[in-house]
Amino acid sequence: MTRSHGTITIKDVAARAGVSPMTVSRVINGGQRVSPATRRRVEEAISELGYVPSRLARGLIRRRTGTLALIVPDVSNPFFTLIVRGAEDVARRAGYRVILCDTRADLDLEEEVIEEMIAHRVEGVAIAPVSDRSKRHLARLARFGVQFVLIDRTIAGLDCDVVVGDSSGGARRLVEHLISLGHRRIGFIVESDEVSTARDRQRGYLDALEAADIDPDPDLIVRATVDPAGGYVGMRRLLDLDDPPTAVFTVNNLVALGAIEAVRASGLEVPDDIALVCFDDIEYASRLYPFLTVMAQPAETLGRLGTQLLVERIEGSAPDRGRVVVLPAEFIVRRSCGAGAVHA
Amino acid sequence: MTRSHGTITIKDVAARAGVSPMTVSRVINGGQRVSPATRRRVEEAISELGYVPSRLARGLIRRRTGTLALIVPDVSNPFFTLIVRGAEDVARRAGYRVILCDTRADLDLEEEVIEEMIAHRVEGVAIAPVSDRSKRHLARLARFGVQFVLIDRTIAGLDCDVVVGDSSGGARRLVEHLISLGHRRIGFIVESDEVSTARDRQRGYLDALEAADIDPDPDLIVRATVDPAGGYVGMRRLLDLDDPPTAVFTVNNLVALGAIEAVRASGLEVPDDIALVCFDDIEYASRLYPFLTVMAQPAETLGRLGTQLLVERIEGSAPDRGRVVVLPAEFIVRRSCGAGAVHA
DNA sequence: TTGCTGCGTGGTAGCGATAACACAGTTCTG
DNA sequence: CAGAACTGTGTTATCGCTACCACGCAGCAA
Repeated sequence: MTRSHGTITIKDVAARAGVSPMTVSRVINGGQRVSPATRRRVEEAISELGYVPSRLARGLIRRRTGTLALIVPDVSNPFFTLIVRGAEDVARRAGYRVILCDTRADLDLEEEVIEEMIAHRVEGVAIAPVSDRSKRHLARLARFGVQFVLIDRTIAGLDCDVVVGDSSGGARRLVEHLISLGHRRIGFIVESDEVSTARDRQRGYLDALEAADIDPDPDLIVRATVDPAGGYVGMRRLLDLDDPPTAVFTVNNLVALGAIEAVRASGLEVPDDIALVCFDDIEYASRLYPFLTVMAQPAETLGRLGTQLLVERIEGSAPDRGRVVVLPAEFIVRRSCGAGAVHA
Repeated sequence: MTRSHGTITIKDVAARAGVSPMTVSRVINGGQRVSPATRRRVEEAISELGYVPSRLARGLIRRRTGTLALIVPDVSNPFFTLIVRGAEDVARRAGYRVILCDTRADLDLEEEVIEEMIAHRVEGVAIAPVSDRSKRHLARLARFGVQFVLIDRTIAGLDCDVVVGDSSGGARRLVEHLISLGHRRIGFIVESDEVSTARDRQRGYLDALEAADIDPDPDLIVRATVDPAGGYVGMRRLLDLDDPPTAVFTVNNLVALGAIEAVRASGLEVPDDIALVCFDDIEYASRLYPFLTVMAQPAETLGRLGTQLLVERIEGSAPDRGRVVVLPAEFIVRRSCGAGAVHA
């Protein structure tokens, strides 16, 4: 009697159990006030027919989809992968499903994705925005009454929850460490300053130099794309300077990878010929090459906490004003900076 | 006049443009038969109100959501990350959105996720199943008339499209290579044989041994979880044998990472003391440690092709019987096997 | 003029679920 | 033992959108 192809609906179940759709609905929803006998009959009908309630219909009438969006610029970056982990777990426990979106650090794609999520009527969005210019997209969310939380990157002038790592403090410590090892010419490979983390890390870099009475040299600050290719090009540029740096700080892990390749391609080695430190650890790479000195951010915690705040906001248990959480990073000294840490 | 909080609906737009909702609908859907003047008025109303049509309502009436699910056992594994890349891109171009799900190689979670996707009324599912036991979940999909395609791992007895790498052939070549370098005691760290890739790679391993007249030694085949921890334990076990192997083949990249760590922890080194080869490259790690000899699968192509087949099936342009595509892997000889390849 | 075709538009119904209320029967209260 | 309170169930009306059909009016053939 199963209908050959069309989806099985609540009516089919109701007919089979000899009750009204309403009663089936009550059973599905952990119902109140359904007699045990009826309930059993309905449950049997459900399992016999293999009925699965439509989230579309449910979402439409309830005006709640129970879905969150998690939007990151690069799912293949181990840093964001960890954020995804944390966010999904918290969301699941809180009874929400997560739609994961990768913007590939492309502002247009990000806009498109956000429109999609509005169309999907997600209840909240946790996002690591592409850059400050994402502000416009986020305003769309606000206009639609969709709650959102910024993760990893903040944007000025938005009153919302924010969970980020301590970029300026972390950067400062990394650079101070290099200075303490005797370096005075320290390069910095960084991305567009339209990204808060890049700005903050640059500030940390400059602060450290200033504190050590080192005049910053504009030539030592190189802008590049935040991927290995960018790191390669950036390091290449630094190495080609008349007076190249003896140490380099890269804005993140992927950039560091490319930078190391560039060093090797020049017949040099890290840290013998040039010291290197960066933000963010690389889960898998650091196992094979446990030498990179990094400022490891608690990525999974960023994801967990961000989602937590988002859920609270959706459920109305958050204060009006946005909360800003800054998590400290963990300084992991390994060999790449020239400080001889024993490995393994 | 915008309603203060409630979502803006097609009616609001209609009222503002002075037309019926039906006409607005026609405009949204690249409408046929709408006068240019009316169309412009409607489009203005839409942009003034910032209207975004609800996918819920649309999906409900059209019985088509334009959404696919991509289900993988581990988004943080670079191999699957590449599959995701390829799949998303193809889906987007074909006009579908993708919901990405991570099952963490957990059969129960996979079941849950599949139920979710049925509830979401996705039109198709591309899945790298946890194991042969995923068959039951996939039967649910079939029953609900949801098309699906298997990626990376096949399951016997399912008539559906399948896109996989050449696991047995690839494994055989890797092991033959080790043999050609003089190794006769070759270990194999592998996962449960309920996963097709594990079975196929084991077959390739055994085939290569047999072809070289080497008696397989059961002690040299170790079962472990497919992550670095498993690789560590597995390698440990092999090293502790009375007659340990001189070379080891691991079922995938993450296992290799742990295996290398175990070797180092024993005060040995790859490849000087033990040769190592594995399936799948590691995008980022191989940049820092470009020494691992691997059988690299065309992961992104797996994702692309799988999604392509899925879309064809959804749109009815596929043959009745499932198609099976086996893509060759690329043998990348680097130093970890002891064959001295020049790097970079 | 009479029809016929086609265009632009609106009306009505219904996708699959639930909110809100209604209602008969039962149990409790005093 | 009447009326209140509760229990289990059904009815109706949407949620936001689109299929489907109807309708008025223009243009055109006969």
